[in-house]
Amino acid sequence: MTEKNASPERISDAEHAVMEALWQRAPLTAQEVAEAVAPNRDWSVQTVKTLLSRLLAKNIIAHQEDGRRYLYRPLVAREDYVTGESRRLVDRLFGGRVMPLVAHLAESDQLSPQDIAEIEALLKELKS
Amino acid sequence: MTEKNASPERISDAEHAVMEALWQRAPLTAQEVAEAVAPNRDWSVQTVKTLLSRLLAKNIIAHQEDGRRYLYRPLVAREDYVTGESRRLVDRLFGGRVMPLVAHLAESDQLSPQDIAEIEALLKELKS
DNA sequence: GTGTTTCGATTACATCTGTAGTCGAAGCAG
DNA sequence: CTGCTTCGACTACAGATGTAATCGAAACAC
Repeated sequence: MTEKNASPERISDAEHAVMEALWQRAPLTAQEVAEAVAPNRDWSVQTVKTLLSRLLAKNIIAHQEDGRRYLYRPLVAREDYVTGESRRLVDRLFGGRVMPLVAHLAESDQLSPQDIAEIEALLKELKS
Repeated sequence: MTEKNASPERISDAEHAVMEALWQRAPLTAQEVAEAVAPNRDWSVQTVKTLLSRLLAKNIIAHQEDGRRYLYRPLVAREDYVTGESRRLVDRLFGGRVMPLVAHLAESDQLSPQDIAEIEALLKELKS
């Protein structure tokens, strides 16, 4: 039974920043990841390497040798991560129902008229 | 300048369970909170007390004496907490735009036809 | 070929989090 | 009064997280 790998391991906030870099473009060396996240987080290369190690240990990324260094790439699709996190939020705060989330966004003034128009268009399309 | 208190302190997962109890009904004693969360979390009363202390320290709840014990109550409205968490998610995963969130929910099959109908109705109302 | 740079691996260390246990004071049972 | 219970305060302790520093091996500079 080949490694059950649902990888339910959580991705921490710092690790997430690294993942975004890899989702954007992969494979990357540690150095390249560091450069990619630099605009957002002021991390030393060491820090980025630590985060990469932890992601490796959690089986969320993989690496392959490239001469003396490694090239890292995601094992988890951003899509799946986003779905999981969204569901977590909806479950924790809205009893698992999406409707209250949207209602909340609307009421808390986080929906511009443009958002509203776009969402309506989207929903219309979904029904077809 | 009286205590700037935006309380940007994060609420951890375990602490959140306690908050839900207090948002549901307050003020409560530690004992009562423990009973309220019991169905969801199998915690000793001590654990609940620790969480209450931490929330107090973070200025997220307050307590008032009631004889020999304390009565605890939220200082942060659930509404505000929910808004903050929602915004965090939208910022982290959808570039701050709500539209992609909704699109994602739709595509990842988390929207039932009923949800869609309800959301449309809601949006319609928002425009009026 | 020797010093310097660079890599990954290992170690470090403070804080936060989850989950209690212990302790001294106060109150209750009798 | 005297022991049992209950409270809040303080302490504990392992694992996760943020943020690196150090170390030995390999590669590069000359």
